[in-house]
Amino acid sequence: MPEGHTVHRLARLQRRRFVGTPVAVSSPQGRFATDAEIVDGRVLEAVEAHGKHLFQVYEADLVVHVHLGLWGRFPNRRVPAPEPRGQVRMRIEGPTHYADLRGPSACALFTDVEVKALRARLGPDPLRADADPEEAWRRISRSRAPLATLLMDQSVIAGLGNVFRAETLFRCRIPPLLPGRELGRERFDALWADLTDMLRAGERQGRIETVRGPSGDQPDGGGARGTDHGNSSCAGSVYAYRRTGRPCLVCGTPIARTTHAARNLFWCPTCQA
DNA sequence: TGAGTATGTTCAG
DNA sequence: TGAACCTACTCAT
Repeated sequence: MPEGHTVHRLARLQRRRFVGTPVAVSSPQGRFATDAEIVDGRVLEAVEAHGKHLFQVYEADLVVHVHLGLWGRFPNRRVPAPEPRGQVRMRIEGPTHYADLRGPSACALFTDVEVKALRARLGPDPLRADADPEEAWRRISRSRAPLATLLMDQSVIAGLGNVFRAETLFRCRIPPLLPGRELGRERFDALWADLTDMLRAGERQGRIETVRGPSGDQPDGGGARGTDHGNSSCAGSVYAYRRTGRPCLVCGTPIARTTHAARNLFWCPTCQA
């Protein structure tokens, strides 16, 4: 689940539900206990997302940094909060809602300097108003690395993961192994626009739907829908992601899969020739 | 009940 | 490049 759109959606929800009031922060599991004590009872001032990173700002030098990694979950629910069950790294509780953080790859208290250092390593995030696509273009247009590698590199574009990589390369008809320097400005602009659209839709809907219907942007519910590939909760209707061997929704060619830099890569050999 | 799998990142070699 | 981190879910037995 957690690509950039998930984290931005989370930030928006937490802004609405926790910002501006004192919150109770604890670590039922214990691994965040010392830091939780420091922010417990303080007023949460802001919640920000950059790529897949979430920042809960209490003061300039009191920022809780969360990265969900592959398995992390941070569901927001209405109070009253029940007794924590299982491994809850952090619980945050406000007047109307609480949220239990489970399985994150990172959850730690950061200073302002640490936040800045981390963000300096991240490329522009299409979901942020301050994103500058020129930064991504500079990196891509000078690189010999394939687009499949560049799009997963958080210092090139922040917030993309494997699903969005597969889908944007398909929708833009780009061969995954095309070197960045051979992409060209026009195709880069189309790619950036497509990514922005998909991420925004994903943030709005809370899931990834990328198949365009015949009359616009509505998913058509075609061959990609269903539970037979077991990932309906993460990608509703998609063109390529985890559709290995199934016919391309556009041309019928079986979707191909390979392992690229230790990650699954999916594409249509005809549409993305 | 146990094996297999996954949308991510970091570090050692 | 591979291992480690660490969680929830699906599927086969």
